[in-house]
Amino acid sequence: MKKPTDLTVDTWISLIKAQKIAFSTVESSLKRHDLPPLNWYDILLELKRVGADGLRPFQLEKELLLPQYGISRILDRMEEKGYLARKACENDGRGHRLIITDKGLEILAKMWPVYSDAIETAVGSKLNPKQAKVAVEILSQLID
Amino acid sequence: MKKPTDLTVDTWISLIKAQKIAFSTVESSLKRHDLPPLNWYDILLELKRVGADGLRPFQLEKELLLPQYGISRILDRMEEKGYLARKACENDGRGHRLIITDKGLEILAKMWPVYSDAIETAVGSKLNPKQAKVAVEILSQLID
DNA sequence: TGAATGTCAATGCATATGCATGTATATATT
DNA sequence: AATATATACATGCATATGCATTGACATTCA
Repeated sequence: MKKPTDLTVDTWISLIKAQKIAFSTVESSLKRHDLPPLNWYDILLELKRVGADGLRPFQLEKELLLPQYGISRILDRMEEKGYLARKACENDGRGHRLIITDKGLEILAKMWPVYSDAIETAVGSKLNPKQAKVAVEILSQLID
Repeated sequence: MKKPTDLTVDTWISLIKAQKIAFSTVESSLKRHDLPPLNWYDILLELKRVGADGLRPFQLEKELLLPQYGISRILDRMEEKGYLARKACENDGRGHRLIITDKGLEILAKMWPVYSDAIETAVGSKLNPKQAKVAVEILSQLID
């Protein structure tokens, strides 16, 4: 197998490090404000987007790149907090539809200002628009 | 506080996603080969670099961006596996020096081929050198 | 010197995660 | 239809992590 160049290794290292720093900036800001973690935000946002129809857990799994059992347990906690409801699925007895509640919409709205400030701090303030554009292009290439 | 632009948010999202995918590619490859996780590699590599003098846990903490208690417990496991030794520190009774063992050097050597292949798969094969260079530049800016 | 404060590292307890498996339902095969 | 296989989701158990605190030593400063 082809060995990575030093440049490739440097890219890998800076990717990991940059993400770690940015992520912990954002996550810890949420925590400081007594708000739920990022995953919860992502889930709630997806659920808000699709509205009353809701989504099935396995759809979230694909969207959010989380393991099945991870989703299952996050949903437990979110349901317990009243941020979403699991309703039986009519056409598939195995599944549920996940519906965001009013309380879920509320917390989503509360999270965004904190979340967005942190994104600006961790990313926006450190790159000019041209760099950001290039970053999106390059990082997207790592995604597919 | 300044709100992030859509471009900034896109950058944030692709950063998180790209890292998640690359990281899990690498980490799961190590796991498949019954090798220790990435953190262990980083620690062992640092220890190898400094040689017989060893390093103190708090130095690793800064280097690797891990919490103090995280380090402490990783070191427990690594010591248990015989990959490193904690020796009392002569000039500071609170601390230890961490010394890599032969077994540690061995596992490090075993890990690299798997690790490097995975880096090549996750990063090297997806970017041309010019892009990699730009990526390092931009990501580095997120680090300081 | 010795009392107060700071630093290094470990740990008890609560919570989260990974892995393997279980339960229920759906789909495919004969 | 009966059986085998696949999919959706949950969960028991072991392990890992986060947080707060402790214990041991170092440093500062009155």
